[in-house]
Amino acid sequence: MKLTEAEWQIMNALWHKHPATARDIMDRLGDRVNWAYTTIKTMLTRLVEKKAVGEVKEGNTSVYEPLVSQQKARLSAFRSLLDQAFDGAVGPLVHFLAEEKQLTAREKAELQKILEREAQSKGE
Amino acid sequence: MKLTEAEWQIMNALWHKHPATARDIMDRLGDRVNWAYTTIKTMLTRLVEKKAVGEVKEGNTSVYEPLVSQQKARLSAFRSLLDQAFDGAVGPLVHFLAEEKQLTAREKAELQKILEREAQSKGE
DNA sequence: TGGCGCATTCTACAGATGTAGTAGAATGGC
DNA sequence: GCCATTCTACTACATCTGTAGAATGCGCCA
Repeated sequence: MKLTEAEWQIMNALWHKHPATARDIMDRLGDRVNWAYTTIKTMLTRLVEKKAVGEVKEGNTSVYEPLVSQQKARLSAFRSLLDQAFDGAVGPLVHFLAEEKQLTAREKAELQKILEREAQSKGE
Repeated sequence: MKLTEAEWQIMNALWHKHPATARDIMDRLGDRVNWAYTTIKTMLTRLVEKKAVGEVKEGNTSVYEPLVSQQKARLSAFRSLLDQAFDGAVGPLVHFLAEEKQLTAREKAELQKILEREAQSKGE
């Protein structure tokens, strides 16, 4: 499930609160972007075609609902980045993060702790 | 410096070894993609326009060289991903990584190892 | 010196993406 | 019942991307 930039905006709004109407989304995105109402509708239509979003009519108004989870979309985006820019491996990414100082010591510790817990509970 | 998918392919090849001719790149990418020579040339031309790549003629053949570092391109891609899919913060990404069951045990182990090494060598 | 082979530049073109206008249908207030 | 508002469906269109063919140029060998 590959999303475009604009589609991410819509999906983020939808994940944040749903179901939602086009108008809801427009309000939610108000500070971020300044799209015409019809632009948002177009995006939603495309997302429905892609089966990323479900649409149900209530009266004459459509109500939308995400069909793909944020987790799933994130995974897909993450994998793409990895494949494209980091030789498809986590290693180079982590190295990069370390060098870029994007991770604070605290974040590193946190990640480590969670990974340990994971490894233990799964015994892998 | 935003690169498209195809452009990443070219850039990866260029970073791997440079300077390089279009033919070199084509050979290097041979197993990955199956582009016509002119496709690669088109990509290179666009990258030169974008100032991501430098071009120097040797005889009647162009030799190319990256003008943006891999590190820089990676940073830009990483930031885009973060902004787009992870609320612009490292925190959610870290959580995602930790929770994501799709990461192989191997990737997790690798991640952990690197973090440990990092933590040690930096003493933070 | 006429090709052969490889390089270059130009042009093309379909599909994806961002962005939105327009027209017609439905709804709510008076 | 009629008008203003608001929604939907359809259409438009410039740009960007992926992909490549055609035409043309140049060096080298027989």
